[in-house]
Amino acid sequence: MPELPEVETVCRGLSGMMEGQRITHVTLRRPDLRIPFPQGFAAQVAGKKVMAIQRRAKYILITLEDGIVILLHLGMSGRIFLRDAGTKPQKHDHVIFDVGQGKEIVFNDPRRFGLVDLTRQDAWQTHPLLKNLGLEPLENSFNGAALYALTRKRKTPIKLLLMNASLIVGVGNIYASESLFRAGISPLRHAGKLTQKEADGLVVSIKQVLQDAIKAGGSSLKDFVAADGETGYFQHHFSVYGKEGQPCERCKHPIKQIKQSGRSTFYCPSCQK
DNA sequence: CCTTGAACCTGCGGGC
DNA sequence: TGCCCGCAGGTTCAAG
Repeated sequence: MPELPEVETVCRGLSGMMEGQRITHVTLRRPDLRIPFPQGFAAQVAGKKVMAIQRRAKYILITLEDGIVILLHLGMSGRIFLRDAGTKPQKHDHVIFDVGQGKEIVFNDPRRFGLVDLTRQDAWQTHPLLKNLGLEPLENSFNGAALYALTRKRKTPIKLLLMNASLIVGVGNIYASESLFRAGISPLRHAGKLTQKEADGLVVSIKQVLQDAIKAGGSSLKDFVAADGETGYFQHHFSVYGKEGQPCERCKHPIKQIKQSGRSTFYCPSCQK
């Protein structure tokens, strides 16, 4: 489920319900996800107050009162949601945070590509999984000049460059296709062949596509609190993703599906050049 | 350095 | 109905 907009939505939901609250108890229902849970995880977290919740790339960082930071990643299939404390655990409920007021926050992840780790407030940026991350697409440092510079001398298809997290974070398989459609650029174009003007337009498209999706998720934030844990992701409108064979909304030409580095790409061969 | 492909794991839908 | 295959929103690692 999670691309950047979903992670952002989850972060906002968590902020609203956890900041200032105390994590009274933690239950780990298996020893690991993508990596082992840290030694003494429950002991380092239980009883502490949540000071802040923020996002870096698709990682969620939960800062506790003593400077310990919980690092969460949802992988491909992870979900976080709130429910009544003591609810019978469901399949793939791996971590349960008791947050008082009769509520618990659940991390459920069928495929277990997600992860949970610990770091410190003054050291998270040098955490092995975070230290090589690229630009945040919604920040001002990600602009036309920056993208243009990143693309120089690179032969890789622009879609793959957008998804390279050591250059730009948070643009996953769905929004890479959607952004390129909005910008009118073929996913197959060699990155190094983009003009400055195209880079400018692509940056605008990426920001718009992500912001629109966040807005859609934000409007269903109430659902985050609901028991089903859905965030409105599937209700969001896509122009090309998953639309193979359907008429392009701009020119009616059929949307095409191809594979790039093993991942599906969708685009309109007529209006994306 | 850059690029590609496999790997991690479960669930679902399609075809036979 | 059941089995096998391919596919799925992410990321890391090894190999070329």
